[in-house]
Amino acid sequence: MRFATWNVNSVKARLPRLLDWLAGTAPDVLCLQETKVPADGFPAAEVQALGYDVAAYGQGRWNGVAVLSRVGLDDVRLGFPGEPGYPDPEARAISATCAGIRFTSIYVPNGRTPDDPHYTYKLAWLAALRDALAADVAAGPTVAAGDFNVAPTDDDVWDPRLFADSTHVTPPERAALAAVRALGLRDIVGRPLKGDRPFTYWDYRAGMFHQNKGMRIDLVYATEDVAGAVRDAVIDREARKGKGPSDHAPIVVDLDWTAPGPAA
DNA sequence: ATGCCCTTGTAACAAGGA
Repeated sequence: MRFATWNVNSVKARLPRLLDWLAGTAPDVLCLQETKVPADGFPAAEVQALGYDVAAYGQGRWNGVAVLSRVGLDDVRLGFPGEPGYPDPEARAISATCAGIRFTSIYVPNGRTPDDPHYTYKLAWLAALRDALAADVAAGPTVAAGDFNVAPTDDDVWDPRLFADSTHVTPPERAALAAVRALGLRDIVGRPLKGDRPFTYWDYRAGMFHQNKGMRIDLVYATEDVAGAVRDAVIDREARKGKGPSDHAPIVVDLDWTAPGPAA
């Protein structure tokens, strides 16, 4: 089975590229972030025409997450228990069970600057996410995938000196991420198809992509049963090329996985 | 060449992204 995660930076602006990519890559499950549409604005018919069921959670111009699946889409949950708002709830997490794996598509708050209230919100959100994922991890095969807006190490930033005193690299953010992993989740790092660093995001400005000045902030965290079934994981930089791309590339994971059958 | 901000909402910018 093949699953993927992709911050598309507007599913409406990206729709032609998303449909081409779905047809070519054919993931069984896709976690989307930054769809930037309310649920009733999600282009469900176009995606269903390619064989996918859709669960979308959105709120308008910002945020928005979704899970697409062609191997079942059960027990959909919007957000998670104890999720903080800013101050109101935001569409940053959606969960569904597909082929016996509990997937959560995640869009962590940006944080803006370390002295901004949004940064405090980011840390609280990550702490609450950890608590919510603990139940999933205890229950069975789990994947938490998406845009975590944290670079786990200095090697995950093209020039860590330029990020001193910025969000995405601060020790509290990295500690919050480590606490999520400490639930028993493994970091499934995609292979870079060019260069030696597994970046998943490149700023639109100043030719950052063609200079490979990027960051690894999109992550796939998986329980041991799933991680042990990984045959390959790739960062699809082809999707970052050309006209009208997202500023993030998808991570595509191939598993040797047989979904549990119906109960006898 | 992969090629030098983008998206949405609302009215020429404002806000957010990372």
